[in-house]
Amino acid sequence: MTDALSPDAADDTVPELDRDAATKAAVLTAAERLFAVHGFRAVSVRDITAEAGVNLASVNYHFGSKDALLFEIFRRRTAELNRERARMLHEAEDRHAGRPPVRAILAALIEPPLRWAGRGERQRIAMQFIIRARNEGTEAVREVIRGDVSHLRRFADALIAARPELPPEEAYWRLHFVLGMIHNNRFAEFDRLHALSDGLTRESDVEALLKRMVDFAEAGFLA
Amino acid sequence: MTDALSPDAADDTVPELDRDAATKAAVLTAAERLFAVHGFRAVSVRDITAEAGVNLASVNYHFGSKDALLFEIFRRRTAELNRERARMLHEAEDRHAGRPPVRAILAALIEPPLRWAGRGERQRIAMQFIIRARNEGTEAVREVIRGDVSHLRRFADALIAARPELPPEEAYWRLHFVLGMIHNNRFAEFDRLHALSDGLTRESDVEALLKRMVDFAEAGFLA
DNA sequence: GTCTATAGATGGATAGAC
DNA sequence: GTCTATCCATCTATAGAC
Repeated sequence: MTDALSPDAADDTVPELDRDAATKAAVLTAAERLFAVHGFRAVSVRDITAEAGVNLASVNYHFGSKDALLFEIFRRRTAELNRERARMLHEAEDRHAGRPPVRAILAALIEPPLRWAGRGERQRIAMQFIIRARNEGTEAVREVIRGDVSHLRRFADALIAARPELPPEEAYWRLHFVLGMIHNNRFAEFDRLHALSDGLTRESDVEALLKRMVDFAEAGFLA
Repeated sequence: MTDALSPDAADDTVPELDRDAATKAAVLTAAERLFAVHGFRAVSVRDITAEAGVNLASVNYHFGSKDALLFEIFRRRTAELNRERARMLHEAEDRHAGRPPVRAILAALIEPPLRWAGRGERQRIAMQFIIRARNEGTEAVREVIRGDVSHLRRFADALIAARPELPPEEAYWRLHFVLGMIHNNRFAEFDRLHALSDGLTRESDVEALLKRMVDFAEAGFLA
């Protein structure tokens, strides 16, 4: 990418670091996009380095392995997404004296991934990457998903507090249903729905979709 | 598997055919189980033939390729599943003079896959296979999913007829949400929910889960 | 740190004897 | 139809020169 830098870069460490970081970033961007579009196993390290315009060996040099690269991207993105969700939940708690209504809790869970899917190219890719990694990822990714229940815990607790008369077991199941709704928002599923509805559904209208999802989930939760 | 058959099988075609069919069946069974548990790309033809106790070449001989084998299993299982769903919908229509209520339509959609997941080992495997193939399958599988909207059409039409005052667009989206709930019923997700709820949720109780899902979906639909 | 060349392993598919 | 042996493509990972 940035081959010609300075006439004499040997004694200059700052461009070295810049270049290092630039290579890493290029690999991350290319890998995320390719994984998101084609899936993890269908993409080779060669595909990634070719698209990034860097050397074949850089993936192993910077990340250790292809698996570790996937893991690193997944870790970053999910952390980012869950931070947004946690912030929204926190804000809702502030607004409602620590006891937000079901609708606000569900919105905190649903809104970030949905906005990502509808925002700029970068975040749409990021969201599709997360969904694909969840479905097709390595055993390490699956292990993280299985184990990382801590960020869901707050949502579960909030939901249970918002519906104290509902058996907790029921709240957990309904949370599971809502997560299913969220994770089903994939390109292929949208295409299918588009075909089924004869073009009536438009997933690009994020605001409308968001309202629909929250309405549906809230009704299910208040049943 | 069945090596020693008859002392002289050369002039006997029936055992030949039996053996042929037995080999095919053994490959189908082994492939379905391995794909369901480990995913399509993680399983090699060698793994399949080893588990089936047949020769390495039989996959290509009987099915043409590994991709074609996956496709064949997927085709059979989805046809089987969708037949059950269509039958339930049909029965509901008979019971309600052609206009079944939302709940009966949703039950026809949800009950077959859920009962499979909770019934015998064979059907549990079959259901996990379908879900995995949907997520990780080949392009051919994805193409089928994308194109095969015919069996969903009846459900969409029935739902629209059951809620004539609801804009069809809305009905399509809600159908999409329900499908998301259904396809999220994977081993890994159950495990996660189990951990989150501290063992409170038990997916083995199919009847209870079925009621919960239909309750949730119905409430969302009637909102 | 980059890059080329290559090791080392695996997998899908097939030819050819039986 | 079965089965062994093997071809050939592909991939990850790394050694070693620069």
